[in-house]
Amino acid sequence: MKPTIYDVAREAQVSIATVSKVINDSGRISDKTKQRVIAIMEKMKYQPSVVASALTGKQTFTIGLFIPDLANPFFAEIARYVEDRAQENGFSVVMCSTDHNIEKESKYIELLRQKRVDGFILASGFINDEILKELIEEKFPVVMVAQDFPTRTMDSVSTDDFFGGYVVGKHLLELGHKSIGVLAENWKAGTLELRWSSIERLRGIRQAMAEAQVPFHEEHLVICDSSVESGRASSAKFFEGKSGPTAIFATNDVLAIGVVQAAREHKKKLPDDVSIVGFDNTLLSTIVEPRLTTVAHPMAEMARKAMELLLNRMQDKDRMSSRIILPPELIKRDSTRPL
Amino acid sequence: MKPTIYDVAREAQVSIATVSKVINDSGRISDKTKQRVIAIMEKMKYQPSVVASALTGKQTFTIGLFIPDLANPFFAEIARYVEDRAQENGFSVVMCSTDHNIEKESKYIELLRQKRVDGFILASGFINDEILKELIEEKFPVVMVAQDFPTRTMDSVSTDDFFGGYVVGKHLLELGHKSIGVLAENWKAGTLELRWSSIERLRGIRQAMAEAQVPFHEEHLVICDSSVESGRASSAKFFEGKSGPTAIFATNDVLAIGVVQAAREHKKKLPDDVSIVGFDNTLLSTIVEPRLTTVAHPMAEMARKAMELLLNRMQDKDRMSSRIILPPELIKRDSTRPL
DNA sequence: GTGAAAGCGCTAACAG
DNA sequence: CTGTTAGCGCTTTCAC
Repeated sequence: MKPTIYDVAREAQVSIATVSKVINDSGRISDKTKQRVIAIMEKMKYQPSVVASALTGKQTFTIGLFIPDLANPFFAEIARYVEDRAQENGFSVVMCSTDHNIEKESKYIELLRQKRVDGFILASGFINDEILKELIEEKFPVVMVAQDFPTRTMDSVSTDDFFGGYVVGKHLLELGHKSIGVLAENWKAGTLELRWSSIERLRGIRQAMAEAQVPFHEEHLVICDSSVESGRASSAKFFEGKSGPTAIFATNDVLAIGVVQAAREHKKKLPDDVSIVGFDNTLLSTIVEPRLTTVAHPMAEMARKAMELLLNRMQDKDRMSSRIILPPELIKRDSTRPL
Repeated sequence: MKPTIYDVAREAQVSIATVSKVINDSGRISDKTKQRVIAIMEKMKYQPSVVASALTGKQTFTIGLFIPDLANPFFAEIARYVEDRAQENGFSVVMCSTDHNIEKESKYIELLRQKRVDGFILASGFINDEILKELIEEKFPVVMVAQDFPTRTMDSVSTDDFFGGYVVGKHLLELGHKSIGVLAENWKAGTLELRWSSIERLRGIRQAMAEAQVPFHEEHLVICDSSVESGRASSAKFFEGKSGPTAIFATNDVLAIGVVQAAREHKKKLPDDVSIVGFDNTLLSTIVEPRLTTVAHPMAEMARKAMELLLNRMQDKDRMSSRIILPPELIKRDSTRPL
């Protein structure tokens, strides 16, 4: 059996209180007994039980990370960074893939609360506003990441999507493009309603175009589901007529890859005939041919800030919430070219 | 505050023992009080504390999943499947990215054992044989997945790499290729020592060639690090002379993508001039142009079996260990063509 | 059927 | 400085 605090107390000829004190480096104990106890603990390979200490009101040093799907490289990357930051602070992260499924979300939340995790990081679309509200009202530590959710006041850190779209516009304009198409992602498969990030990205590129006095043609906006296949099918429209756009901004890399495939099917030469830019700077963007010009999220910084916010929130549930918005960066690669 | 077992006991006018019994559906209680207690629990939104019950010797219903890196699509996919199976059985999974780093492994193991997780699933290369040995000796529930480790007897489920390589060979041979190159992955960056899976895959293709009486030229075996870049650089060798192979088997998709890039740099037409096949059937293989012929692991089944083994092991630490080897499947796409 | 009571391993006053 | 003691929320005999 694993040794308990009693075992080391007996070995060290002290009380369990003393041992507890050296474990937590609290209270006052002579350096001598402290050293002795430490030595004994090492000798016995004693590991304090997080379970027991959690029961006495301490933390479990575990957080839940909610994302839609680990198999999506964008979210996997977020998960990776969050895990690193958590680990650094002594926290474990339990993965919760929600598949954008409202019931899975609730179940996970419930389960993890039974396990007394210390907080949640939500990188999922988090559809269940009801539960979110409950969490916030109970002052349960929660931070939203990579997903702005303007309807609730809570801690969050996200990318400046508007600025990202704006920068893409600037880039394309500088390259001389005057006819620009946008392939944007809907909120939910099958609908025509854009998701928040796409709305912002679109607004950004529009702004850039407006500033340059280049008109945006509404028929050059196409909305589709978030998959390569949907992107491919939906963007065919851009290549059919002869008056198609000379540049296309897809609001994420997955869609952009669909555009690349469609362009190729329509015998377009890339990037000569048409420039394409994506968003997210996922692994995929370096794999497609041509390598995608795209917008990179400040992933590392986002994860760091998110963990920071969560830690702060955990120690002071009443602090004011902050909404942090970080600027993304345009990564120029081979899929864009001067007109 | 969250209600405790005392709160519901008081409400229901019974003892906490009784409540405990209805929670665990153990002991004997009249149906009447049982229903009453259940009703009260629901009314109060009572959730038993996993922490407290874990302290009394019950499980924590949490497992640790070790993988080298979540940002690698192959491992992300494994993680996804494992998470699903775990969730199904009421378990949470905490992610442990080890980066093939022996110290990170140890730290995570230690941390999770302090947290009294119920078991580990190891999909990481798991370098630290020392700790592995300790775990096994202590009869701590552990199963290895997607990674055969023939030096220890333990529960494991993996892909039949030999058969995978064999099938690739058959396919290429059927297509008429007689000159086949292999790009294989080393165990650790910079070395020339193959990792176990690559050894097996190589052995498989060799076997197929031997059976067909097609010689394998040793200079057609190239060993490199596991990255697109290394694959690209190392495979240049295949395209330089004029007597290069007409087909190349890369022992994983990442390498295969490197090969595709190198081929393109050398003005080879794909798949006309050279056929390429990968391994793993990651997301990437459908993104490259041409879409990669590759070998798919029975991911879903692997994860299911792994969870099954772990569950079994948890309830009987002394059962005989089983090593399960599942057959992979060749996925024919556009990167291979008859000679 | 039901409940009293003794822990599980640890923390946090509170005495000494 | 160090030890005693009362919990934390739940499980599990063992009486009644």
